[in-house]
Amino acid sequence: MAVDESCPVCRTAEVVCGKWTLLLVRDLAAGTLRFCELERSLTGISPRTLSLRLRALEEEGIVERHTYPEVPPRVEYALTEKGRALLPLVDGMRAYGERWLARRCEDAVAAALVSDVAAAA
Amino acid sequence: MAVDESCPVCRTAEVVCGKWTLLLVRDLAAGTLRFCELERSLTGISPRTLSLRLRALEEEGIVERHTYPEVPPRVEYALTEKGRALLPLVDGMRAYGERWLARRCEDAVAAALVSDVAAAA
DNA sequence: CAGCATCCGCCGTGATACTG
DNA sequence: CAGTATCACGGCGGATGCTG
Repeated sequence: MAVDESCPVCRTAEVVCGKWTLLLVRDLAAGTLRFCELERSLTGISPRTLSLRLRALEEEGIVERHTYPEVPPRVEYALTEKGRALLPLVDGMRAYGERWLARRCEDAVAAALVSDVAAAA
Repeated sequence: MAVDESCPVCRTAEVVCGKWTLLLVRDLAAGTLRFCELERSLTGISPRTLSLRLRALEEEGIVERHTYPEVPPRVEYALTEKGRALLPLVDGMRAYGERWLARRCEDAVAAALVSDVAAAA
C-alpha cells in the first residue's frame, strides 16, 4: 500500500529515506564530486547502488550531472537548488542525532574503559 | 552492510526511515492517542505493523506507552521529550515537501482542469 | 573511469485470522 | 479493545563480472 501522498512530510520522507540518499546530499553539500570520489567517501557502497541513487536523485531534480566528453570519461555531480534546500533538514537531523542518539561504538568504548578501570581497581 | 554509525545524520535517518514512523510522530504530536485511534488516523496500516512500529519507537524512547488495567483494555501512546524533539524536524520536512514536492494528485487535477478549459475554448 | 547486467538475500510490509 | 500468529511478497541493497 502506498503511503499518504497528501502528507508533505511523507513526500519528503520518501525522497530522503533511501539508505544512502542523505549521505549523498551530505557529501555533495561540500561541492561538486565525481563518481569515484563519491564511491570513496561513501564507504561500502556498491557502484550499482550509487548509480541507482544518483539517477533517482537526478530524476527528482535534487542532483545535477555534468558529463565531460573526455578520455577517460569524467562525470561530475552537484546539488541543485532543490537539493541545497535539503541541507537545513540534514543539519536538523545531525543536531538531533548528536543530541539524542549516542554513537554506539563510542558508548561501547566508554563502557569498556569504565569496566576496565573497575576491573583494575 | 550497515550504514555509517559515526554519522549523526544517518543515525537519525535510521530512526526516522520506517514508512510509518513519521506519520506516528506527526499524529502523536497532537497528544495522547489510543491504539485504535492510531489505526484509524494512519489509514491503511495493519495492526501488525502499527504494533511493531510502536514497539520499536518505545524501545528507542521516542514513544511512551501507558496501560490501564481495565475492561475493555485501554492503552495510550504519547511522545516523550526525545520524541517531541523530532517535531522541528518533522516541520522542516513538511516545509520542504510543500515548497518542493508537489502533490501528484493535485497536479493531475490542476492539469486536467487546465486542459479541460483549453479543450472547451 | 563510469557505468550497466545479472543474480540473490534480507527485511519491512501487507493480508488474514485468531486471542486475552 | 489491543494486540499476536502465520504466511507471502516486493523492493532495496549487496556481490560479481563486463563494457565503452
